[in-house]
Amino acid sequence: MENYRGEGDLNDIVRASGGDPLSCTTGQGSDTFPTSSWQQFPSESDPLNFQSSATEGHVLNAFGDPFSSIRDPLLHELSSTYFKSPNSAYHHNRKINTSCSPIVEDTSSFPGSATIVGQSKMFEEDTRSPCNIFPRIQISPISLSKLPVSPCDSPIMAATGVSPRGIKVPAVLPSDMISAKTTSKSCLIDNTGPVQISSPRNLGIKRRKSQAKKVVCIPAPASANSRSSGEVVPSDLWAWRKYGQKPIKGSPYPRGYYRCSSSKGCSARKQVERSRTNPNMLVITYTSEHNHPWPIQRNALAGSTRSQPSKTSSASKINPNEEELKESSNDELSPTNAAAVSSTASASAKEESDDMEKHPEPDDAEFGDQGIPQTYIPPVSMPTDSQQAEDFLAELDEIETDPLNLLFPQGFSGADQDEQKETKTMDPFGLFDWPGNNNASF
DNA sequence: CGCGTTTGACCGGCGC
DNA sequence: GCGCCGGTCAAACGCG
Repeated sequence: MENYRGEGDLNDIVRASGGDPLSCTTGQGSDTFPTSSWQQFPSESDPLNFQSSATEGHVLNAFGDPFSSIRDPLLHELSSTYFKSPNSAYHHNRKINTSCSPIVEDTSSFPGSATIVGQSKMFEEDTRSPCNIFPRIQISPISLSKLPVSPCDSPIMAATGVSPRGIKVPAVLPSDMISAKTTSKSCLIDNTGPVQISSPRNLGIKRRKSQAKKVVCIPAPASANSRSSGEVVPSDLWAWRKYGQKPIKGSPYPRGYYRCSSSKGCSARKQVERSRTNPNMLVITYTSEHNHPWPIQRNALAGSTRSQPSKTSSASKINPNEEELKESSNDELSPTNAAAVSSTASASAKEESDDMEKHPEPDDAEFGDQGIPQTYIPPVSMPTDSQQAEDFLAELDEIETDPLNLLFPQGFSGADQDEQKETKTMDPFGLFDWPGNNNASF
């Protein structure tokens, strides 16, 4: 286990496969991530090496819901927060800002922001966009069974290994993230076992063993937004309440424990920690599902974490839309930014759950046969022209929709396949009610 | 006053 | 069986 922790720890996720995994890390010593560094998502050989290459083939996805695909609520969270759309009806009062507010200058190019786009396009966008703080987030829903090696090194994702001891499984990183093909893996995680989440001290926790666990790796927000403790926590649509923090052995960075405060009784939790190897990367592990729709208003229960009060203090009086826009312009990504983010951000998420096996994710379909990494990387960039739009839709088609169910058992995912092509279906709450979505602009 | 954060203690699982 | 470690609880405190 120790090995697992030490080497295979989530922190390692960021580790670049070849030696220095995250290249993303690199050059960037700064808080912000240069677009270039995140733009590229991992090529087969080196997922971590964003700087280099990969301009094609892989579809990036915006920072989405870790549990599900792009449509996933989390996605929305991210989308909303990081990728806010001007039109979005969704707004929240959350004062928390992630530090990184990428500033996207070019808003025009992304109509739909959080949508999926061809990767190449994304890169284009990336390069253009100035702010790439949350560059690409990759979500990789992967079934555990498919993940052979732990991606400790993968910058993007991590394995479920998040909980050290509990998880015998595997770290499941998408092979690509892990660079399955890659060689470097200093840390191998045993993924042969069933997924186990460390057992909590109470029953409630035990139930979680069978629950899905997702790990998302995203660039850490700029320190500016960091909390007093120095910890940076990206905001999302859900309200999270911190209930604990613990130093993690082998990591200089503490891990924060958050539970959903958007709704009482919601068992959703997340763990946030910085990557040991790549301080610029934030590893977020989501555990359990939200048992409620995401809040229309972020602080419905007053919950969001408080941070950077001054920034949004004045916003509260602004009408929702304006407020949101304001936030977007300030701390969070505007739709445009969102697009930028999606294009630039690279994050990967992985989900661990029994369900995964039962419901094969698209990754197989999309990548398995192609020899491409199995990591599911939803495409996320905004199409700039009709052709791209078509491609985009085509890709959407391939995206799995079921994951949404994970988050919304109550049911959102229900959109039928045909409709899924419409972004609208993907946005039950109108989060993506952006210009591009409703119109057949793409 | 309500909510969130902080922080130390406690509990349970796992490895040795 | 023991110790280590992660995850959670809960009291104290701060902020708006």
